[in-house]
Amino acid sequence: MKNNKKTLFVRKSRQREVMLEVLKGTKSHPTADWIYQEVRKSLPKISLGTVYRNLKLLKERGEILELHYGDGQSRFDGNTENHYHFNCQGCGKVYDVEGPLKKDMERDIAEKLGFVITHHRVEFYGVCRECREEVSLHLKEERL
Amino acid sequence: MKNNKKTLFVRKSRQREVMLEVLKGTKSHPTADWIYQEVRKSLPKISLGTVYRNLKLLKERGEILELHYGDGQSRFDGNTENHYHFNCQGCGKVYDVEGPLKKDMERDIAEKLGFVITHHRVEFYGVCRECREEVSLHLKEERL
DNA sequence: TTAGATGCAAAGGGTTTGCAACGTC
DNA sequence: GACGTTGCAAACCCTTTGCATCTAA
Repeated sequence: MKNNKKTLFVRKSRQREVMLEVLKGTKSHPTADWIYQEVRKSLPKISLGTVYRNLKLLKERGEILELHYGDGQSRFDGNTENHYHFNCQGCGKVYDVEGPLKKDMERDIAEKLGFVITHHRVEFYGVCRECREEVSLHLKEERL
Repeated sequence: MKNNKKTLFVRKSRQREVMLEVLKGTKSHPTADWIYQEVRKSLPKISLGTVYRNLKLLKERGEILELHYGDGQSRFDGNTENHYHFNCQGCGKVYDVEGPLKKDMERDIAEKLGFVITHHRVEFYGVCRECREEVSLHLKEERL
């Protein structure tokens, strides 16, 4: 439980507003820098620092999600509806996976271990349809 | 598919050997630095760079897993048996969750989206038993 | 007027990498 | 002897932060 917040309330700002628009308007699970570049189209003077600060704030308020795939940078998701993800190991794209959450898994485990479970995430890994051809292509090349 | 490997084979090294022992011998999902400190007890001259290089190698060979929790550093798991994780938001500990994998989820989604799914991961979030008392304590303090 | 938000740039901090020396096969 | 591995330290790069200034309320 680490959180030494200092502000007592939140003011609205054009920067944060545009960032949310951008995030809600894409399904691409973008990085901070992608968001930065995108917002810059309407607010050319915004700084990366501001982007990061607002991403943190929006995340803390539950308006967006942060995803970690170990590629060095975080990805953000404007879709906070319950859903899972599919991570293509070919192109790196992250797809949303609709479908009912398995809340029963939470209950089972909470019961068995005596933990309180607030939520869970599921990540699928594999190769998306678009990448399948390309993969066989690459495999051929590697054989040379 | 990005991977410009250059070595044609792998030699064994005492460093990598000890690292694997350490990883297989703990259930704590340690960070690179923790592993470094641990290995240093028997190999005082090992360097962090070597630790990272071997972690990468072991991961690529499927002997360990890398986990990302957005706390700035990766965690590693010597247990490659299929299992899920529970992440305590109180103390930050990561617990293994035994139990049968939901392979049927993979099938459903592979079918629906036409993707090839190799595996999936599930992360549960909440508060572990040990932390529950402490949490109520903190909440009390915050009320002051 | 008050205190939160921003821009800018510097600082942080985990991870990667170049290179000469070393070790394994 | 060939080539993978290591130690060391510098380089990287994403993210955070200090501070003067701006701005919402």
